Amino acid sequence: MREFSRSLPMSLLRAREAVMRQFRPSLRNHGLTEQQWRILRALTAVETIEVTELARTAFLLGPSLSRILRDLEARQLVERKTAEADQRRAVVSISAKGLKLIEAVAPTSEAIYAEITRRFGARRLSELQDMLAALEQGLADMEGADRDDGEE
Amino acid sequence: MREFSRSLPMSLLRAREAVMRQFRPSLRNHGLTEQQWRILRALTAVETIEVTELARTAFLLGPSLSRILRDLEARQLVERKTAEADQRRAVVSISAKGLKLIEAVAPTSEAIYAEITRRFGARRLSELQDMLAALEQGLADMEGADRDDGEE
DNA sequence: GGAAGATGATTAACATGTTAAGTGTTTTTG
DNA sequence: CAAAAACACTTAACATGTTAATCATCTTCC
Repeated sequence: MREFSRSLPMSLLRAREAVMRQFRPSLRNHGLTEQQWRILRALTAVETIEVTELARTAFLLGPSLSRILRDLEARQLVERKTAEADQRRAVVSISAKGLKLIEAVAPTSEAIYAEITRRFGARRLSELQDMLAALEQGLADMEGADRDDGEE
Repeated sequence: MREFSRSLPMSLLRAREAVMRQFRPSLRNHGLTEQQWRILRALTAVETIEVTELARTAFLLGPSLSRILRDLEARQLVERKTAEADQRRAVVSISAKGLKLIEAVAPTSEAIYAEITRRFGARRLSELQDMLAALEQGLADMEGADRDDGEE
């Protein structure tokens, strides 16, 4: 079998961890987790957004997002209200306090990202991202066959 | 600020999720999580291994590994005993039952990996892994500066 | 228009990620 | 050699990942 530590999932996991390790201390200094930061960042790009769409954008599962939104709302970093047309849906937006927090974290975050880009090379980084997108795209329709025993 | 969904961390996260989504159903059919599988796989490459070294190999934090080893030991998939020379250390090995489980999962796992390789291209996959390793390597010594306010 | 089904969101339950604290053991060092 | 420091591992506490179940609302369809 393939040398385990050289498998694609492990390579991706280690690379991502190497990157995130750079950002976590700064986020932590501002009382934010990586996922909370993703949500706030996603909210800055829109006026309002529905929860389901936010989950897709921030790449979080529904249950995780539910919990985090509850906390962010309690900390008054985001605002939430139910849609008028459809009482099932909730629309979320970032608050003034949330925006201020973003502005406080952004400079450090940008500096770290710039340093990563400098070390790896902007062109190479772009190539890497293209390959990652192609990989994701290539597997998009591969779900179907749950190829295994013990299946109903 | 950079379009959030195109950031490197998000690209890595999405790519990894696209890959792991292929494997999870099969592992699940055998009652294994991704992390448990990593540990068993790492154990097949050695006779015995100390816990700290296993954490490094399987890329898990100590506390996670502690919990998982407790469960795997209870399920008799691994064996553990304290080292004679140093009572602090524990050495872990995979059991016969664990090996049998590996053998049951491996064919499906290999088939999935082969399909991913086929779709993306073996050469391209190799290039991607090289880039990921270079990225990881390039950031290895970048920790130092916790560049941010609110720091002691 | 009302029951059945679909949909958006939350809750539940369990596993892992993450940091800090705790517990023995071993090594260092004065 | 005994106290202090270092070390290997575990436990604790809280946040998120993951799947299943639940709840309320909305849509379909007879």
